[in-house]
Amino acid sequence: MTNRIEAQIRAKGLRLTGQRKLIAQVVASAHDHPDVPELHRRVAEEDDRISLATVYRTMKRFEELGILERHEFRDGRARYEPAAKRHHDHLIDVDTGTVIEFRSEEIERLQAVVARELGFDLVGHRLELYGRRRTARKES
Amino acid sequence: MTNRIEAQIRAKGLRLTGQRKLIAQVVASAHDHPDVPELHRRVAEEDDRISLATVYRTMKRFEELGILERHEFRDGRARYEPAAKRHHDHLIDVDTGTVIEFRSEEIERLQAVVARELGFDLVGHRLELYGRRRTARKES
DNA sequence: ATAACTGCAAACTTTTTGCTCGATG
DNA sequence: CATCGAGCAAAAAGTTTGCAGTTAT
Repeated sequence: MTNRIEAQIRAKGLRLTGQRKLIAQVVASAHDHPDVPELHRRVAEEDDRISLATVYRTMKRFEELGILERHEFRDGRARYEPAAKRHHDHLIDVDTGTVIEFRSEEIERLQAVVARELGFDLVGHRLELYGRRRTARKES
Repeated sequence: MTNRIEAQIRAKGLRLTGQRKLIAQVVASAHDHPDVPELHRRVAEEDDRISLATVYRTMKRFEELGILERHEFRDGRARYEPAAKRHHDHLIDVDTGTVIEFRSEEIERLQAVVARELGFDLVGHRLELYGRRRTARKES
């Protein structure tokens, strides 16, 4: 079953190797935001001859070609997600590390305004919210 | 001459060593946002017996006690600035690396709203804008 | 066939840490 | 003088790279 990433690999003129197919599958089906060593673990479950270096090289290559987007939250590790969906930012649950995607047109717009006021054209941004799940009652 | 950071070192019950005095001075007078190896270089100009490990340990200690704030832009290195001033975010000039501080009440407010809508209490955030200086005419 | 790709191990960068000695309060 | 801090070198953790062999096109 050829997923969207495989199609893009071909389209960008990359060779569709077994490793890349497998890595693409793992990335496409990852609904959390795993770092590279974790992706390697998942890939290795299927084929343990795939090296960590290959996963790193593949992620970098995929990002260069716009197939994946790279993020780096507070822990400093690189995380990737398919670039297909539309732009969004992230809210990280500080207790669990769970990453929630969100989108705020209002904030997007204001960012451009702020940049412009400072004499810049906005070419990118990084917005991460860190939050704690709201519960009815207070606990420890 | 005792700067604000030295006062805080005492106030927090840390020992005011020669190394810390010097590091505090360098940090206080740095108006860019240097990373740790760079701070070490500046400190070493004054006293080259101060080790890199000490600068790292001091930065971490200072951050834990709220004397400094740590940032990490796209390059992945830790950067520090005195925590004294009021909260602000950063715009990074992608061509020069220059860091500009700004503040947007509007964005601050919206972040809390977004978090709340997702069922979270906002406990922190990271907002960085990446921009290119606007010039009158277009170049290369 | 040949350029692209992979695996392996070694190298790199930034940051942390164990240990011993020295300095501060 | 008891403890906290500093220096040094080694270790971590994540990531990159040189090289030689393999594979997709």
